[in-house]
Amino acid sequence: MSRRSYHHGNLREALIQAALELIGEKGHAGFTFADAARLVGVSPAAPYRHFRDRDALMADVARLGFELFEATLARAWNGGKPDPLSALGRLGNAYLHFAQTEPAYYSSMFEAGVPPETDPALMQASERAFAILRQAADAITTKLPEQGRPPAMMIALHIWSLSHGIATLFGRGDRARRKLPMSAEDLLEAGVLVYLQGLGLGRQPVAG
Amino acid sequence: MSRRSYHHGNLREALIQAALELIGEKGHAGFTFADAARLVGVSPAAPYRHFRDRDALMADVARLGFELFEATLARAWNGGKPDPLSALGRLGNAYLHFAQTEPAYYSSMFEAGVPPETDPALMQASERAFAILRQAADAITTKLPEQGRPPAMMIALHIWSLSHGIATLFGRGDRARRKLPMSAEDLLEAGVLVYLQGLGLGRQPVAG
DNA sequence: AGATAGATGTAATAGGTGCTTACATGGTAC
DNA sequence: GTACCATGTAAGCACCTATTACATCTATCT
Repeated sequence: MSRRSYHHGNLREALIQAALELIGEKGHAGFTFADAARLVGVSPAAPYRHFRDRDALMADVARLGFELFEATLARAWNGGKPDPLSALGRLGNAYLHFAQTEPAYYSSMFEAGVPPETDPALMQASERAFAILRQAADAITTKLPEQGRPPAMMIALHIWSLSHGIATLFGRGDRARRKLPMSAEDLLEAGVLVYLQGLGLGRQPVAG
Repeated sequence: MSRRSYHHGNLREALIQAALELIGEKGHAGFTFADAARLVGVSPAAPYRHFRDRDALMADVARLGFELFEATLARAWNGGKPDPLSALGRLGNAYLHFAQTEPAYYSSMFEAGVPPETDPALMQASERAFAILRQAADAITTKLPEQGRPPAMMIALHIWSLSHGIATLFGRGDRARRKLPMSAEDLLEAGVLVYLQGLGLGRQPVAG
């Protein structure tokens, strides 16, 4: 059905794909509504049948990004098997790998300035992705000595922040801010290991 | 001399200030060259006498941001006095405080997609700001048990990444992605403390 | 099968923006 | 005092956003 007929057939999806291509090439700022329309081969007004405006398209791209992100992280975590520590390592790698291989998604999710609270579906997708991290933090928590054990939420926030910081600062190839003496993955893994060490992981619980 | 004469007198500075105002209001994407000119009260073409294009203005804003950032961080660190740990606490607070009180600068520095390598002055300013963090990591390193002590550069990268992650995800008032159960400052301080604990800070060096 | 309503795409258009070129103005160095 | 050069303006082109009126297709109902 590909553009032989008057109607495109699947313009909405095609526009999202075009947006991803363009964002990937020129960044979220360089992408324009008209460009996407041209790439797909429709008139500049056609996209407005499917998206209220450019921001609405961006929000949808971000929502899809979070959904893909959640699926990716969930697969990496895999229920924390065989053990939370190695699963957490996979999770970190998956986080950075996503940022690296899907820069268009990642950028639309975290850098394009899409306000999450305006779109409930977007908000929900974002929550679901974070829930994976939260879940991992829960599993890690049970391995910690009870004394002075911090809330799992805080652990999740720390790991998320460190991952996001590394991803945005160093994790995206040529767009990275600085050359690293190591890979972003190794940097994250080392950081998380030190952090878990600080939480007492592996240490024997001290008898009160 | 404020716009009584044909020549503005200080258009370059005025445009930068206008850019900061506009970025602060509408984000780095919503700021336009013409808007800045209008705000200052000159014709839309006037800015081109002082900046090659819109990106050049953004790059200059980012450069100034890094210079202010460096000065702020250096003042907070204050040579690591009275002791590296408390100085590091001040440094973290200063980092987040900067992101919060100067969102326009922070956004132009880290989120506007200004390529640092194209402008040597920008690159240098960015390096100088990071050097403060690196310096702090050096001071912390000397307090660590020698065994298994990681390179100071890595410590600096971890702390930077965590700070940046927290700042971008949670550290900017209404533009934050999520409500926190604590302040961003507390979150960062707790994270750094756990991390330093993991590095063995405060623990006695174990005899081989 | 044929009519028709709704969905989807186009054409035309208005207003804003980025940037360039030719021109106007005025501060300053000689 | 004048000539030069930095600085600002006017005008214009190309592009983008968004709207409105119109064209075309598709699905549904009888």
